[in-house]
Amino acid sequence: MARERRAIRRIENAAARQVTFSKRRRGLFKKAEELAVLCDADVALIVFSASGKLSQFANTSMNDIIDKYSTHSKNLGKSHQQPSIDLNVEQSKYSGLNEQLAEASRGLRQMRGEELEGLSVEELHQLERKLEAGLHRVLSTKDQLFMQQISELQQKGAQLEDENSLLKKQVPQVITAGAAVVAADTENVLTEDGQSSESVMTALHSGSSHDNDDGSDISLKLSLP
Amino acid sequence: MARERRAIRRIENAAARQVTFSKRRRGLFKKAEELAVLCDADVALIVFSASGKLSQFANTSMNDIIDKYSTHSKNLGKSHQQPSIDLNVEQSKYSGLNEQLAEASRGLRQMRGEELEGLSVEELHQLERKLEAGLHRVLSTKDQLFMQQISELQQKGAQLEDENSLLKKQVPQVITAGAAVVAADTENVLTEDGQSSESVMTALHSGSSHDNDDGSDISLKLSLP
DNA sequence: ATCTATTAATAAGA
DNA sequence: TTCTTATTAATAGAT
Repeated sequence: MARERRAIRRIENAAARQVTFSKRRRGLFKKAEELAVLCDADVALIVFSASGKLSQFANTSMNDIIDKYSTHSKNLGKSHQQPSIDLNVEQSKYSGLNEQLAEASRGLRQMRGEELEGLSVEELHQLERKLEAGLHRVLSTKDQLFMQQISELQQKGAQLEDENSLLKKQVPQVITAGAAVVAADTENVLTEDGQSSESVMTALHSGSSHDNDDGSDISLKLSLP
Repeated sequence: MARERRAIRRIENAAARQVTFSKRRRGLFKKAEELAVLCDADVALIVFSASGKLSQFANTSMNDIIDKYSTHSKNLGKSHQQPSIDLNVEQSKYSGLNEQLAEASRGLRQMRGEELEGLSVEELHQLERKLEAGLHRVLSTKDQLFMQQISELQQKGAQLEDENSLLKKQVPQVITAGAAVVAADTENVLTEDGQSSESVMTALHSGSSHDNDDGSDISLKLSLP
């Protein structure tokens, strides 16, 4: 949009990059606000410059929007199920993602196979960028799922620990209060580091080996509008 | 920017608003990505349509950027507490990996930026393959760490549950055995399934996972791997 | 969804 | 940084 067209790739010259950053950032924020106003949308925009400076825009409250975002697709009822069951559910999500990944990378390899023949360089670059965008989406979705699951497990663990420590307080109390009979049993129960649930481990591990495929590329694809 | 200038105020006609939303949202996301790529910035964009549909863009990870934002803007932020010490440890592993990832992908992008000038096509392809292999290793490692951590948490959780249920058995047993004194306390402690430790729950909740939804037609793009 | 007349954004240069 | 201006990009309204 100017004297010359500028290819969309990192601007190497630091000064030019800074100038472009200022100009485009202003434009982006303006557009963000316009979208919010015109279409009655909630918009949150966070930008960190290469040098770490923060700019932000939110038509309402940044925190509100972020909260809404975090909650938006969060799992609703995860009150108390067995870990193994939880994981099975999650794992099916992963396998879906992994299929997308595999498919995408297949597409990419094919594309590259024809790189020298068919389309123009610019067209190919564009395509590649799209593929990369898709890959990123898949990877980040996967990460988010992982993190979400970990977080849930941690919640559950903390809760259990809490309950547990309360129980532990109770038991000795009771014992002191008079029932020496159960003392021995109690000690057994309180083993600290368990080897329990070996089977769960194994079950989990098997499903975990996805990868982004043959590794041959970085650019994968998904459907994009 | 069109047949007529449009005043920047809420579009009352719902259909027109929807059309404009789609068009401008696409434009906004495109600009956001361009800024991220051109200027090597971190950009996160969250949009909720009037009807509540979510679109998002983040050139790296939405979680990362939001975290960075919360830390950057307010060290006071109540919103992002650490779920647990465990997670802190693990998270540092991830951030190391994420740095590697970012670096690798930067290298890749730079390499591509010069694709038209410098080296021979064959040399470039070779270099690209190397970088991609490295990237892939990083990604796999990250996955493994995630899975490992999940397994550990599940083990710990299962163990706690075991311990917990045994403790629960113990306590009533003791009570029956004769210590009526503590009966009342005990009941409080033994609330079934998770109503205990409300506070822990709340604290944890915040730090967890933002999700990515994907819920819509959107174009969201990430740049990188 | 596609088309195109127009306006808006912006790359370079000052 | 801000302004100017030639050009490209986005998009409002129509199809």
